Amino acid sequence: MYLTIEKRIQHALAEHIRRRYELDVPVPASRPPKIEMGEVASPVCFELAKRLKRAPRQLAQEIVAEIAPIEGVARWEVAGGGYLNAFLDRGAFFDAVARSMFSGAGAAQKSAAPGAPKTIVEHTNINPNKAAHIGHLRNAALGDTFVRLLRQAGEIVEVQNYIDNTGVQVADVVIGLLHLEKKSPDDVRQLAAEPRFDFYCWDLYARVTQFYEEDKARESLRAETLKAIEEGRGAAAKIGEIVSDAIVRCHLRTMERLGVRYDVLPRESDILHLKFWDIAFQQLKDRGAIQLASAGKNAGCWVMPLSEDRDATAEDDTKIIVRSNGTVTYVGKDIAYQMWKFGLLGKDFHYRKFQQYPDGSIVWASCSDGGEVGAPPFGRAARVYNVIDSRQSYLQKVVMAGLRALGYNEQADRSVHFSYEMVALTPRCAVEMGYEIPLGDARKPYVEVSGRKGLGVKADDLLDRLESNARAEVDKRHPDAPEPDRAQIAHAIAIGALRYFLLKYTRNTIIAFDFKDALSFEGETGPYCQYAVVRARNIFRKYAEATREKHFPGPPRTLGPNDPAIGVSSASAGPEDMKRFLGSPEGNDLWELLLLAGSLDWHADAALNAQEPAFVAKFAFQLAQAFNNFYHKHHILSEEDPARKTLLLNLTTLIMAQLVRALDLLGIEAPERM
RNA sequence: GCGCCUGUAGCUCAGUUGGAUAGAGCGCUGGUCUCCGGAACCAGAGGUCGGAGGUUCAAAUCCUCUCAGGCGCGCCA
Repeated sequence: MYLTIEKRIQHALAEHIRRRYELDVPVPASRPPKIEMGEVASPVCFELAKRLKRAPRQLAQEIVAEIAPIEGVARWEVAGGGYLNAFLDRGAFFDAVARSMFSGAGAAQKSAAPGAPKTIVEHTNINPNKAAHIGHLRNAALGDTFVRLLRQAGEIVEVQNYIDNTGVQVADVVIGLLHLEKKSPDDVRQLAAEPRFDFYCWDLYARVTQFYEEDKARESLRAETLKAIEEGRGAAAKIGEIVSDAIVRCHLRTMERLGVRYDVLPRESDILHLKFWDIAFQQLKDRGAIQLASAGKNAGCWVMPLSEDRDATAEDDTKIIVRSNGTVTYVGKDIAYQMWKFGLLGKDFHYRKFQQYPDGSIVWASCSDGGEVGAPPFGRAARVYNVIDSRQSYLQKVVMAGLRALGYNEQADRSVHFSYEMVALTPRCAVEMGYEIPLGDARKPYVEVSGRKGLGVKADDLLDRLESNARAEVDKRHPDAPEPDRAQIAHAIAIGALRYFLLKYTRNTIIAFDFKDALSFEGETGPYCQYAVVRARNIFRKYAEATREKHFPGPPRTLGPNDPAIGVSSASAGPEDMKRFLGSPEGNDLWELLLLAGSLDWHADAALNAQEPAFVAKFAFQLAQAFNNFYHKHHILSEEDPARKTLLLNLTTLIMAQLVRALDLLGIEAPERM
């Protein structure tokens, strides 16, 4: 709601200035430092003063005197050297927020018109050769939250999880199974059916790394195996398929634990078999985007020049796309994949149902032939976000440069590398995990996770620990609650703690992981935010018990007869009461709380623009904190003045609803009790 | 060597397009509770925003230089 009003004010000011002074200036808006100074401010007069060569304060006074009334704005003030400060109509704001609660949550308004532009978000992308670790969790949490933000804003979103099932990482585990464990494809099939097959592979993968280190000659095995897998030949290919398929199912299960889902799993093997690359290669050659290097160190390779000036045949500024032995590099495949996402390949995968979620929705996987009917039209996006850690920004740049070289500038402009920093371990945590830290690294602030070495905190292990810790607390507080309820609550708390922890840092902050912080349920954490909601619910539960009414009474007068009576009522808090309780200065505290609750749209918008889910996390915490303070200061149920009591209850309802909505954007559920 | 990122309180981090007195959590010290459940609330101490110049009415934010740390730069992915 705050966003709506802020925009309205900016628009009105811009309009007024254009008409009155015949000037087109951008109108910035901000929050005054104190609530006594109003709710929306604009320093526009400073800019105006420069252009008109007049005193800013004088201009501000002139504007305040002349501007037409704006809906929702009660009055103006001039402050400081020439700030325009708007004071909102507090009662009207309350009603507006309340009304927005019932208007379909402001979501999915843009109906899925045929041909409406679609946004693809690609995230998770874990190599299917081992268990997921905390770094992967950050990727998924960021991607999933961003998807929620987009959908809330009415975008049509397709979630892709790319499966690199023919890469070296899978090959390594295949080598482990074949040469270290001496397993046949049938043995592997049995193994893969075990519940924690991904954990088994985690250890095996680390052993294979050692296996190479003991004798470098063994690395030739890797090249052979990789080739066999790519071409789909022999036991290696068979095992590779069993492994990657089983591990992907493990990953989906892990991600489902934290509420992360996908629409489609494009698999690298299908990109190869369907010869996506051939088409991309042809286009790249036709348009001169890549050249065959005839001499120099890259002789025999197809390379893409990256510098602007073409004459610079500087080898340093080119990227090899096709090796001299004719095989495609990773970037090459990625260009083809990115082209497919935009529907630029003129070719599509076949699709089969890979798995069904409990609610009936389906994850599809690509396949090379046949396929099943009923698959939605995947790909052909208008905009693409790739959630990939920042270490790969160079490669992402190459992919975008590839699109441009092909003449797809528009698509390149609409390709976003949604980058984020890695999750590392604090040295203490690494030691705790049983790893020896090289002397030189002891004083470093963090130690990088390495799947290759088996160094990392596995996602399911962390989730298990979170759940058992939460469970212990729940058992303490609700010894009499039925077992399934307690399990459900503990799960919600665990996920709340984990997702909040992963989302509260901005994207380019390296998270130095430590169990102490990640397992905390106090302070700036998910459970703190959830607890605020539970407190609000308790008030209504108690209230219902006392009044023996199921809900807080009555549909509110201002909301129309059809609104669900979940709480808001202005039945006994009319405009005069609003003024009395929310008015300045006595009502400033309550008003500030209401204002904050009504600012979710503003923060969600900022989060979307900056592609920064952390903004929503910060907002949720702020609101929870403000509510806890309010809860402590006002004892609602024992309030004597019935009108005031109604207002406090209404306020509580609004805050609760907004907080639940904010948490939902973060993928965090607010339990009934905890 | 080149490119990108980071440097804000003891620690971990916020600070959207430059805006009014730089914030939070943790930790520390001291308080609050005959309760709508302490996963809580309040108060206090604690900051030359790495450093130096510059642009501007206005700089933690923009520019230049500089110091420190990280990441990337492969016929790996």
